[in-house]
Amino acid sequence: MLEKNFDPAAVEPRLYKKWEDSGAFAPSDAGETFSIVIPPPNVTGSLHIGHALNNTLQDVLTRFERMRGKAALWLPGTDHAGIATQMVVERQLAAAGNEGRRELGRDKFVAKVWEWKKESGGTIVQQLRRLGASCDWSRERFTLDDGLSAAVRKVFVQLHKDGLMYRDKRLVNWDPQFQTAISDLEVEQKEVDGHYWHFAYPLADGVTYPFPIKDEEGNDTTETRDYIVVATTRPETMLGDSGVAVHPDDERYKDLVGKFVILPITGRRIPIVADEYADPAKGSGAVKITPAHDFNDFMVGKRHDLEQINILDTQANLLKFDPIPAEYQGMERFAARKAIIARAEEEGWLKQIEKTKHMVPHGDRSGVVIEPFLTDQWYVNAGELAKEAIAAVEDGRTVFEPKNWEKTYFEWMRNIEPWCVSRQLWWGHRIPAWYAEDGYIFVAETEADAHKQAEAHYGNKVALKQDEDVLDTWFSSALWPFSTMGWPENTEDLARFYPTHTLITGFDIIFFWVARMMMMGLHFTGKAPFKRVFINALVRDDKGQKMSKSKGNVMDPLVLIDEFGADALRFTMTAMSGQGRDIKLAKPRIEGYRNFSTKLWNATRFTQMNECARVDGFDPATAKLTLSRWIRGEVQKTVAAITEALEACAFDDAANALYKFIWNVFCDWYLELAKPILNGDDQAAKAEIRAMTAWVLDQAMILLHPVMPFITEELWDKTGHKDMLITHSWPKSDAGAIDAEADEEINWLIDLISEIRSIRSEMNVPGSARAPLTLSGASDVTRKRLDTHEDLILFLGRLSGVDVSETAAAGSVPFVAGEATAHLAIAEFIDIKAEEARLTKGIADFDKTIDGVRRKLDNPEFVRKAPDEVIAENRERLEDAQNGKVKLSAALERLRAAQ
RNA sequence: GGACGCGUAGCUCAGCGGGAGAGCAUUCGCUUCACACGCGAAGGGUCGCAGGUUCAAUCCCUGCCGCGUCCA
Repeated sequence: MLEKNFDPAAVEPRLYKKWEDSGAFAPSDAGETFSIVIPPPNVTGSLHIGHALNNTLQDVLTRFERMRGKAALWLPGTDHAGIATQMVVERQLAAAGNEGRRELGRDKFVAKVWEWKKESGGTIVQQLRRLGASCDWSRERFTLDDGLSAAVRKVFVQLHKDGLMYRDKRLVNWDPQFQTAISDLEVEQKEVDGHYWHFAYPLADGVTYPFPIKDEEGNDTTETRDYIVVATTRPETMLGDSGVAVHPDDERYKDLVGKFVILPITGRRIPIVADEYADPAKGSGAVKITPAHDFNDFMVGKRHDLEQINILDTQANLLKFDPIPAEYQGMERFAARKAIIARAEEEGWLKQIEKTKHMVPHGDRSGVVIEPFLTDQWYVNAGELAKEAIAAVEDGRTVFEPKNWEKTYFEWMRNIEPWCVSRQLWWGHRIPAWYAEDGYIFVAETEADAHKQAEAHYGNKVALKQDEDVLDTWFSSALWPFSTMGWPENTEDLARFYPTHTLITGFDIIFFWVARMMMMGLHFTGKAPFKRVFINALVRDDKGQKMSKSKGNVMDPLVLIDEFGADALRFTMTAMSGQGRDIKLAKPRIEGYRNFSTKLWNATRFTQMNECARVDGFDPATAKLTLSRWIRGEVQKTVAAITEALEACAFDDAANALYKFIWNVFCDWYLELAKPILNGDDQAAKAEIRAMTAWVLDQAMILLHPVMPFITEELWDKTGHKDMLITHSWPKSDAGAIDAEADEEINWLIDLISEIRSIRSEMNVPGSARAPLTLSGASDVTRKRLDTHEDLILFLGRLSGVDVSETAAAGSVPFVAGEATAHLAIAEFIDIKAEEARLTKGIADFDKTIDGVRRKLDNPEFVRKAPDEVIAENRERLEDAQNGKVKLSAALERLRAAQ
């Protein structure tokens, strides 16, 4: 006998170990394959609620396909997370009072990071086990593994050969804290309070011009100016200005184009140019141009051949040499801003200070203000690689689910910029490029090969120095679907499991990761890395706020698992994972699904108490009882619904179908209807129901297993199965199992019992009171049904008897039961007023239906144009309502006559 | 400014051309021999607003209002 409740904390680790030890997580050797690669979490990470959702869905699919007999592989692993990991270890060193990264030196520092990785890097991988993730751990990968690193070098070299990897001097997003370039995807635009400082730059060569102003009375007039006003939010950059731009159509400045200004402080002479970038409506309409420190200015500078003057060092301090005037050299950027403003005020060229809110780029990891910075970096020609990646989605080689996300993907892919892949970090794949003294670059997979190339190039041995930088972590992640399977080696895994079937991930990394995997996968394997990309929702708190540590609204999945069990959390994630909508997660919901699992547990307990043992070789198709035939059909409907839903990634539909079947169909009705039989004397019927019940319960456990693996596996074991549910086969769909006649009969029974219960409740009939039920106007079919199910009706309706008669007992309460009228003899509980109200309301309801339907049927257009079945359906509804009304009206008359 | 999405019962959401649904919450009644993490019953909605298409619109189209996210 089962305990009264399931104890997840005691059972989950045991079952997980059993699965893992059994080898069930590894794909079978033969058969159709189904593969998923995990979106590799950061090695620094720990499981958050988004991971819980994402990995639950992956596991649901993997388990489903495994049970369907496919060779299912879910390949796990982590990425090395360049900046994040380096940051963690640097912080640790600092906290322990050790020497910093630079004092330590590259080799020693990297060794420290590996040490950290060995100790703390496996956290999230352990946590995935708590969730029940059925990953094949024997294939676990890390982006810095030897094989994956070899793949990275190979890809780099090949791209270089293909002319798709090159070195270039461009503006990058520079993080002055980490002193590295970062991707624009790692830049967070934050709105901050700032100022526009309006500076007057004096015109060179004594030039003056009339500038339109308002006089004291507000009339238009002009004043003669020998300066031009520019506005800036970043005054310190003026040291690097190399031009002033005005709009070509701006009448005010028309004559100044081609003239020069003398830049204050430095005294440099810089040109005024006409460029559409200048917005006449904004500020003074003239903008200062600093090509080396602003992305827009960079473009303007290119168009007008303006000088690119860098003024900052890698820590965003002013340079310690020319062109920075001595007094500002080495100054921190924000201190420099203050100093420049003070100088402008003092010298009288600060014309105005305007408050403004504007967007300022911040590093998403460091949190500091990002500087556009002119550097030499390695770039991938993403525009070229994007072509095939776009085509693969256009022609359906890869489909997005939900489909809308294709738009996001296309939008980004079609406007893609060269991908800067070098990072000034130490933790990562070091760039396989070697420099000779003269700056000549040799790109090679190995140092030896680089030397060989150099020797061929120079005709003799020369000293080479490897590039100091490492590659962007996303560069190696982009290879994940095939590098994890052994590429570039021609492995069996690669042949069997690549391309993968489904990728499940969040929309926030479509750009970061999905797009790049598509590009690399197609370029290097010729195949799109996945057939389908399912974009899962974003988990928010119960108020719709994004969860974040700073808001303090995070829900820790591990705490939730401790409280409710992994199954409850998984079911919640699955049920709420509707397409195209964020998930607002609230605890009561998880609690509700925990209750659901308890319900199944207790239903199993009930079947055990009633000796519903599985019968070997039992074929449900041979069952004769209406109840058996009905539930077999219900099982079939559920099998079809869940299979279809999971095939389509409609996870919420699958969860809801499971919930409804197990609770509302199996527990609420089937088991209740089975009770009288199980307690009755008909041994044949009892035997059939016992075997049937055991079979239905098995089906329920099988169907629920992908979503709630722990409790179902435990029950599977407790109900005497010898095999493990995780590898048990999925039921085949069989439309022939639906028995329309049985459906109709059981639905009639359910309606009848529901009506009886409803009336008892409304009339406040105590639960212990038994009353007789009489049916009048019953057809032969109804009489037969009544006869067949008498025990059930008596038991569930708490009746003392049931008979068919055209004369009902005085003071009985009537209700409509199909073609018949039922009378519940509960005279002593009747409140005449209440009963009159009940009947009146019932008649009014029928009238409403009659009116509505009649209006349709009386409309010739409707009869002419609506489909036949809709017309027939409405005729039937009308007839039912009219019949019902007649019955209740008669009852009402009798009630009134009796008074 | 552009793109996408969302406004349906108190809350969270499903439905998406022909009878308004679920879970939670609420109310009432239940120690009914699996389950109080339960059982039975009930109340509660001009389906954001305004037009249009249609025999028929919560559902399709247009506009507006409100909210959210991403990208400039």
